[in-house]
Amino acid sequence: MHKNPGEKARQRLQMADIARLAGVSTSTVSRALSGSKLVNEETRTRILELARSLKYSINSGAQNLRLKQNRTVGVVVPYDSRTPQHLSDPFFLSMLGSLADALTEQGFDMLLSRVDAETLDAAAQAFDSGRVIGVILIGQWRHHEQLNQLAARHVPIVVWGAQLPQQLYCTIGGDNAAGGRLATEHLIARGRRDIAFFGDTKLPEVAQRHQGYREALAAAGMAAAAQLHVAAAFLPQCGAEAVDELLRRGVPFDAVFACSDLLAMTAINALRRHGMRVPEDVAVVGYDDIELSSYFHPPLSTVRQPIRAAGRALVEALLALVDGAPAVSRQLATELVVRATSGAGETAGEAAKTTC
Amino acid sequence: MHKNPGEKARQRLQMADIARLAGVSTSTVSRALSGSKLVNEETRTRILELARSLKYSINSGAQNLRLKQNRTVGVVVPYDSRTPQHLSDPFFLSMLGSLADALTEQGFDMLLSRVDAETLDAAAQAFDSGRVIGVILIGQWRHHEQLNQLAARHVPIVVWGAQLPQQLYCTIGGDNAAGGRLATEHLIARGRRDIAFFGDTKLPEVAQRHQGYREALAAAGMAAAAQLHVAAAFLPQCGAEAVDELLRRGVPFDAVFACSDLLAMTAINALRRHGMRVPEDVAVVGYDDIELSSYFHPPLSTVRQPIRAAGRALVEALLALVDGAPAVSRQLATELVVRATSGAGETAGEAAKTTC
DNA sequence: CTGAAAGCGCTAACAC
DNA sequence: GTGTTAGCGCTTTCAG
Repeated sequence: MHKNPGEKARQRLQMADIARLAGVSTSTVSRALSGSKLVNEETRTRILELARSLKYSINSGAQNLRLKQNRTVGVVVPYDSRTPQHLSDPFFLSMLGSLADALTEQGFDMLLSRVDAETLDAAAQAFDSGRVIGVILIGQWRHHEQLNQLAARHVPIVVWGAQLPQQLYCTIGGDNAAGGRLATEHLIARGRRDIAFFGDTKLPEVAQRHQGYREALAAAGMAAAAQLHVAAAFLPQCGAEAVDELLRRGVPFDAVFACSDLLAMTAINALRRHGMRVPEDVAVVGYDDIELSSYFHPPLSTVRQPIRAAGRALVEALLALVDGAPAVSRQLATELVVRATSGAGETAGEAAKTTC
Repeated sequence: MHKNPGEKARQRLQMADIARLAGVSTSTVSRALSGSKLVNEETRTRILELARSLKYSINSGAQNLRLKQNRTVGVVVPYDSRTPQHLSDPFFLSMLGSLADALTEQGFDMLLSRVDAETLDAAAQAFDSGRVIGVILIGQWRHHEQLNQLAARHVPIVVWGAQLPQQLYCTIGGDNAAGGRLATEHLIARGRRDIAFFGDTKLPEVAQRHQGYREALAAAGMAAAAQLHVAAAFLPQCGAEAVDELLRRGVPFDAVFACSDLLAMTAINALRRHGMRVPEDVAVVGYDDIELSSYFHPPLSTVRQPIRAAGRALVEALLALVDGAPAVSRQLATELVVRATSGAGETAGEAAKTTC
């Protein structure tokens, strides 16, 4: 089985065939196909016709080799080999969709690979071997150093994540500090005082959200109690465990700011199981605004990350890098979406107007 | 801007450079890198060392051209140009993740493209131009004819969808009839009599689920009332609209079988808004078992599609096709997951045991 | 306007 | 063991 996978067994049509059939040389076919005006109008249409009817398509491998060009971008989603999770995080998956759309818009192909987060070097492999002109990496995690090394090697790479000091690579990310501030200010405005924070600050993005959280508390003359911080990972069930942990500690709390919507949802379920009402007893705000947040019950208040814009910004930044421009990082504005889990706010999911 | 995107501006390392540095010919380097035993042990390690330290990686474009091989598979997610929806359906997105994992496992790269569903021919373009050895298409929709034409042209293609009569192409799909039967039998067993069906039977997969639905009803001595069928599309808000439609018709109903989890969730929200309790007044069963279904409140009863297995099966089928094997379609077993929206059943989302 | 010829980076006979 | 040579399918001078 798969003795020689990928062998081009069937004899494929190539330019020489078209040339023979049209009674011209391959040069002429090449010119005709590339729309050169150096070829007779009549000859060109004849060749074009022939090629179309035979569904001939230029071999892009050969073309790229000859032209030293390439219109493929690598997209890498690292995975953690210790927590053998598959690619399933809804936010990352949406980002993938957004990137696919943005790249298609720009006429680029997308080569998707999963890479062990411990050996991010592998992400550069597609670049080193000339398959892609650069790499977009979704998920910075804690690999700042490795990413810096890639950038130092001049691998064109753009990362979705937080902007860090001494960073050589280019990042595009949501404004995490502002996001954290927004969520916390909102909860404070709703009269909450003991706001728990769910998220692992070892991750740069979470650390910045936590900073925004602290700033908002400070501005309201409150301090961030360490007791109210649970270092929940980005795995769904961790929301429930974080709630258990909080209860175990016996700290009173009347609100939760969770660093992902999934975390928020599982936390809410856990709270309910413990007999607490959301938002009456505990207000909850999530992060990301994944599509399902508006369908959750009660609809989830959350900080929206601009996924659509993110895809476009990532692609734009990468193309600039490839063009030789310096790596300029950007933060995209985040936005608070107030729904039901944080108190008042609209209850019905905002429906689009497309007909069913 | 982007004057020449994808131009290999920087002079890249190539085999000749390694050869010169190692004081041998390119043939020797080529042999060393491919692990040929025709090269001196000592020379080989020297070359390997050199290549590694310089992060040299064989140009796979040139290699593929020369070897007439290729280890890239195209994955196509069609979009409907009339409903300008972006790639966001959670089920398709998960499938993408599953495919990425399966392909990575097999050592294949994945080239992702979005294609207008009206011109599926474009899906073959990556094949015709030799970029991919075959195509996996997620979402059969109503393009049976176009798919048959592709298969007739001998484009190696595997489609996620329903098996249809007179089908030339290979499909892998869930057992939709069984899925429909499972859901409906379950609702009947729960004592429901007026079971609404939400889904557009113009789509083959939905049609088969509807057939299973009718079979289950018939087996219980009941008939499928046309009044209870709403042709809801696979857009989230359609669940709510379907409920409205049902109410407008004034048909009594005590259960809903929705053809996607998203549909089920938005339907449940709509039912609640109309003052109906789920599952007390109306039991609901969804389809797909996307991850969030277990976090929904109440946790959603649904028919699970085996995503993990699906990815592997699609890849396996494609590789077989490429190897010249005949296209043999498969149906994957579906499974009823009873949670809370259909009556009794566990309430807590089944938690994994990974630590947070 | 068109064709012949060289060569993109690599591999595989075929020599030595 | 290793180097020389001839292409893989295409584009592009350079001649006509």
